[in-house]
Amino acid sequence: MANVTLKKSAINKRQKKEALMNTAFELFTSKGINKTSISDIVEKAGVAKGTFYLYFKDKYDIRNYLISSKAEQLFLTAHKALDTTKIPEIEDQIVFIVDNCLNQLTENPSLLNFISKNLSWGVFKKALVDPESESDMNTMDMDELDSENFSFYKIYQYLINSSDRQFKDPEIMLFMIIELVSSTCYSSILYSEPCNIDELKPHLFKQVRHILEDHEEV
Amino acid sequence: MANVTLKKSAINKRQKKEALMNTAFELFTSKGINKTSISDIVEKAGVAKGTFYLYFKDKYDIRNYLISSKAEQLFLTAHKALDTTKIPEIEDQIVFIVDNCLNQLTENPSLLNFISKNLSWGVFKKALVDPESESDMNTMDMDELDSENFSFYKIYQYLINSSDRQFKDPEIMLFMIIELVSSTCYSSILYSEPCNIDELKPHLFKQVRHILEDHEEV
Amino acid sequence: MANVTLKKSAINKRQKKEALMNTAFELFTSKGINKTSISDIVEKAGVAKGTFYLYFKDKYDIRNYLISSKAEQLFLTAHKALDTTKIPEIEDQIVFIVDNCLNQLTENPSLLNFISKNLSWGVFKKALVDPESESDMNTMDMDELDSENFSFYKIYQYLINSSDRQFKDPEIMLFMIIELVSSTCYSSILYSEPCNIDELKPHLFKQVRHILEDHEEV
Amino acid sequence: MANVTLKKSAINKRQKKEALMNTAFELFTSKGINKTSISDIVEKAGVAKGTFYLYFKDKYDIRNYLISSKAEQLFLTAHKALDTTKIPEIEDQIVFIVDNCLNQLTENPSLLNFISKNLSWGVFKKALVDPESESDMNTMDMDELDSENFSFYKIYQYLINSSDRQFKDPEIMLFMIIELVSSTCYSSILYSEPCNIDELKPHLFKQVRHILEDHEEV
DNA sequence: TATGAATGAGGGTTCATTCAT
DNA sequence: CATGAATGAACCCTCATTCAT
Repeated sequence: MANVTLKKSAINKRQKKEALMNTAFELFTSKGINKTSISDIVEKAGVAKGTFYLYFKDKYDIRNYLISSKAEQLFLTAHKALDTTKIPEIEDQIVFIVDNCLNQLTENPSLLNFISKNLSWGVFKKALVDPESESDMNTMDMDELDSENFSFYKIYQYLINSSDRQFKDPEIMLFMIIELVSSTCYSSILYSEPCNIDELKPHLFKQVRHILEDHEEV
Repeated sequence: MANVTLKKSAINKRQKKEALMNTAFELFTSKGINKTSISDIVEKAGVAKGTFYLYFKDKYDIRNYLISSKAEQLFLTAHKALDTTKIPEIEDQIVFIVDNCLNQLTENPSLLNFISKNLSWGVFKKALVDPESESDMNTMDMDELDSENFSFYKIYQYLINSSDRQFKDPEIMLFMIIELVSSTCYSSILYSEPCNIDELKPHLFKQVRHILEDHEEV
Repeated sequence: MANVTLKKSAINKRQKKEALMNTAFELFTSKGINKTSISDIVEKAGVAKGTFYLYFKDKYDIRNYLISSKAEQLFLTAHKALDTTKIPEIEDQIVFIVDNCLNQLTENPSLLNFISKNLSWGVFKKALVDPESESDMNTMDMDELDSENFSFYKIYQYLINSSDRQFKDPEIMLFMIIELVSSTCYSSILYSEPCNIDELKPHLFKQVRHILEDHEEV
Repeated sequence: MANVTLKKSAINKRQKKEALMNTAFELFTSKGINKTSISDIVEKAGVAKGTFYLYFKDKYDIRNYLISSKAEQLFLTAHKALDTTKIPEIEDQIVFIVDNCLNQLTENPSLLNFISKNLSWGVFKKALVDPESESDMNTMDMDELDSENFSFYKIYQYLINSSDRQFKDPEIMLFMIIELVSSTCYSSILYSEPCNIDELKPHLFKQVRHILEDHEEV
């Protein structure tokens, strides 16, 4: 009894929030968001039901925190890997990042499944123009996401600027790359349809290079 | 006489089913699937609750019927329009179809919103390999869809074969086109992000041609 | 089509009623009465829903027909077997009938399961005093049953009268035998609890003889 | 302090659960289990529907709790009454308990009606071998019942062991007594069929003594 | 007689949210 | 901050029964 009390009080605020997010991620990826209830989350996380509402507005609120944080992590990991290389050309850098992200997602299909329908232009755009806004996300169809510190677009801008080449409509360029890659990798990685990811990669990389090429200012 | 009676009740049944589908489509596009209950559908359609279950297994069953039928309609309309032209080259034919579909979706954003997250490779593949299978769709995360008579893939094959040119991996080729177009058009048409659809089209068409080009057997 | 019509019209009234009863028995014994719906019965019997109501008032009506008919059959079979023997003494006759019934039920556990909770004094009494009455049976707790031609009590009376011995309170005597045997055989035959039926029989037969003994007028 | 709070809410919980059980018992005995809905129970008990599910899995769960608790109470009352007497012989003790139970049931016909079809060997056996097991009772045909603290079998063993006489197969012996008494008393007490309980008792007691006699090891 | 599409009341169950402790 | 018992609206789905054909 005293033991339980001690244990609980030892878990501080931050820890509780993280416990909830970790548990929610586990459940969202294993059962799907729709079939995961707040009761499921709090029970598995070992906190009381009321506690959930101290940190999150509802189920979609916690989902948004998760997507931002997972997507950010994905890109930052890829960018860190890029930093350890000395790849000079922008095309090769982008392809490297794409490849790295695909590898991460191949290793972690539940993450892919989770972010696949959300990691789209909405994420980037939102992070770019309005990183602090809060919206009512109480639906499944929303694709606008909060992202506390999402900084990938800055990384992208930095890459473009660091290059000694010029691109027009860099935003559209990024948009097309993101959409092409994220939508094709889903069925390829998860279901090997219409082919597995290793077969798909050459096609994908070729198209990525085409996109860059078509946007280059000569 | 008996024949007439049979016909009459069969027509009635068809009408009920269509009334339900029309109502469901309206509600799905206006409120979203998750926020639409079966009660909502039957109430608006003016039939009893039990009647719904005479025609559909559940909410996701009616959704699947809708997606199949709407997507089929979309492509058939585009193909019919193509037939009225005399476009000889396969690249131009494909671009024409893409353009026509984009125009239809621009005219009908609620349709776009409805099928955008479902009109993906799952639809085609399903129709292609297993048009009769029945799957348990009782979740939101499913992306495999029944499609009774879905025949777009056949049209596509016909176009490829009619051409005097050779393409390798035509399935992957189609896959990339479909995914690129469908994922980019969503935010472009609905939110003009990162640019409106008219701005996007040149980029899109150029990429579509690149994809064909890269698959051509010379 | 004409074929179907022919087939259906060829099944006459009696046949439909029997098809319904046979199907209902199958379903009642396999799924239980509560979990069997009228839809289940008519579907499996191959008749239309409305047809059910031409022959039976509701689910409990058909159940009662079944119990009467099955129980009657059980006892008549036992009595027929007795007739082929030349057992002279009433105790041995009764024990023979009990044994024969137990054997039938052991061979046919689903029948046992079906009648076990209904084959009690209610059945006999009802048949004895009021074989034609019709009661609202729309509950599970009812144990009063219609029995069109149920004649076991007459057989019993005949056996008692044919004997050259005298018994007082023959009705109570029969009552105790029936209740003892039917209630013990249920768990013994179906679950071998607290022992299997072969182990139980000696105990049972001894008690049956005791009951007769205690009622004999000396 | 915390202790007091805990106790208070625990008491509250116990009260809610008991309110539900009392209400359910009233409704089960007056309308029958099949015709009693959970809505009926919660409405009459004055709690919200969801509250029911905090304490019970479904209707059959609460039924099982009730049968266990009512049957336990019945036997414990009978045994307590026995303790106040100085009856030395085991036959007389058993007959006393049977008589006492019959008297309680005569006083309380709704209790009889409720437990009559369930107070069978299943109850005792279950309590005997596996008092903690949990089974899916979601059917009407179940006759295996949970019984948290059901201790009658222990009382019975104690009585047998305290006696200076020896009995073989005591389990079968008890089984036959229980089944004979419980199945006959139902129609006798509730419907005076084929005779009232006072007329039946001498017959019953005589048979009970016969059963003991036949199992005695001399 | 026989049909079977249509009904709609009513059942069981879930679960986000609140609030007294 | 944290709890978790209680809520009750809202959901899905079943199914006995009817009735126009």
